[in-house]
Amino acid sequence: MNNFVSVAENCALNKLRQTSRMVTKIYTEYLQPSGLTPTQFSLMTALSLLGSATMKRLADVMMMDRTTLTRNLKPLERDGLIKTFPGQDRRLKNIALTDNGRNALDEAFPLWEKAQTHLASILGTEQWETLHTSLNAATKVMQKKISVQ
Amino acid sequence: MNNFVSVAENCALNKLRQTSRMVTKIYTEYLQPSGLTPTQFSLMTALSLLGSATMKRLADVMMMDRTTLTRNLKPLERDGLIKTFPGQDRRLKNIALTDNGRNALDEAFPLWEKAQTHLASILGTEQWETLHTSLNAATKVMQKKISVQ
DNA sequence: CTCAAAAAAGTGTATATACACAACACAAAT
DNA sequence: ATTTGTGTTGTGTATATACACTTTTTTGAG
Repeated sequence: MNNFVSVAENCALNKLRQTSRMVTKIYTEYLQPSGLTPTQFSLMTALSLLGSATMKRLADVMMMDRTTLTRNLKPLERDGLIKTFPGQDRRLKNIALTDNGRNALDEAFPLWEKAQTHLASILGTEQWETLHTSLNAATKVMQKKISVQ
Repeated sequence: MNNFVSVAENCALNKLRQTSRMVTKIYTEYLQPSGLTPTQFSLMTALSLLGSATMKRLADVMMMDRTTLTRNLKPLERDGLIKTFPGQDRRLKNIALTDNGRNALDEAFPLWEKAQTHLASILGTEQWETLHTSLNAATKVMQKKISVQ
C-alpha cells in the first residue's frame, strides 16, 4: 500500500521546506558581501522600521518564536549591529539598531534587491506574484488561527 | 528613506520562512503522538518509497543538503527506525527503514493526513491548491537552475 | 499591604540547516 | 603500478528553530 507517494508530492510542509531551502541559497549568496544572513537582514529591517522594539514585539512582528529571537539576536549584538536597553518596566528588553547596524543594513539593501530580482526572473512574473499572494494569504489566515504564544 | 518597508512585505524568503514556521507548528503538533518530527516523517516516507537509497540519492530526492541529511538521520538511526549498510562501492552508504521504522511510519501516516486536512481547512480549498501549485512550480524551476551541489 | 497570578525574558536541550574542510574509495591515464 | 582526478561521505563550526522550565518583575484581588 503506497499511501506514501502522496506524502512526497502533497505534503505542504515538505514543499515549503524544500522551497525555503532553495530560496535560502539564493538570498544567502547575494547577501554574502554584507556579512548578514537572510534572517539577520530581515530582523534588522524590522528594527529599522520599528525604531526600537521589545523582544515580544519584535517576535510578534517577525512571527518568530520568542526564544528563537533571543538566539538569533546574539550574533547581531556580538557584532555591534544592534544594542539593547531596559525599559521603564524592567521586565522589558528594548532592541535597536546601532549606527554600524544602520550602515550595514544600507549596504545590504541593494544586495537583497538583486536577490529578489534574481528569484523573480527565475520564477517568472506570474509565478512570482502567485507565490507572494499565496504566502501572504497563508500567513494572514494562520496568524489568526495559531497562537504565536 | 524607508525602502525597508518593502522588505517586510515583499521579501520572498522572509514570507517563506514565516509560513514555514507556522505550518511547522501544525504538523509537529499532529505528529506528536508518533514521536516523529515532520522532517523525520518526510525522510522516512522517502525511504519507504525508495526501498533503500544512498546518502546522495536521498539528499537529491529530498532536495536537502548532503551534510544536513547526515545530521537528520542521526536520531532515526539512534532510535532504530532506520539502518545503514555499505554498498559494493565502498564509498556508498545505503539507508533503509527497519521494521520498527515501517511500523512507526504506518502509525504516523493518519496523523499526517489529519495535519494536511487541518491546514487545508484553515486555508480553504482554493488557497490550499494555489499554495501547492506555486510551491511545486517554484521547486521545479529552481531545481534546474540551482545546483544542489 | 500582601500574595498569588500573569507577563516578559533567558537557559537547557534537541532538531534543522549548510559551508569549509578532510578522509577515503574508485576510475582513468600513462 | 603509480598518479591524478573524481565521487561519496563525515566532521567542525555556526546559524535557525522551538519546547520545557526557570527567573524576575509587575499587576491585581482580597
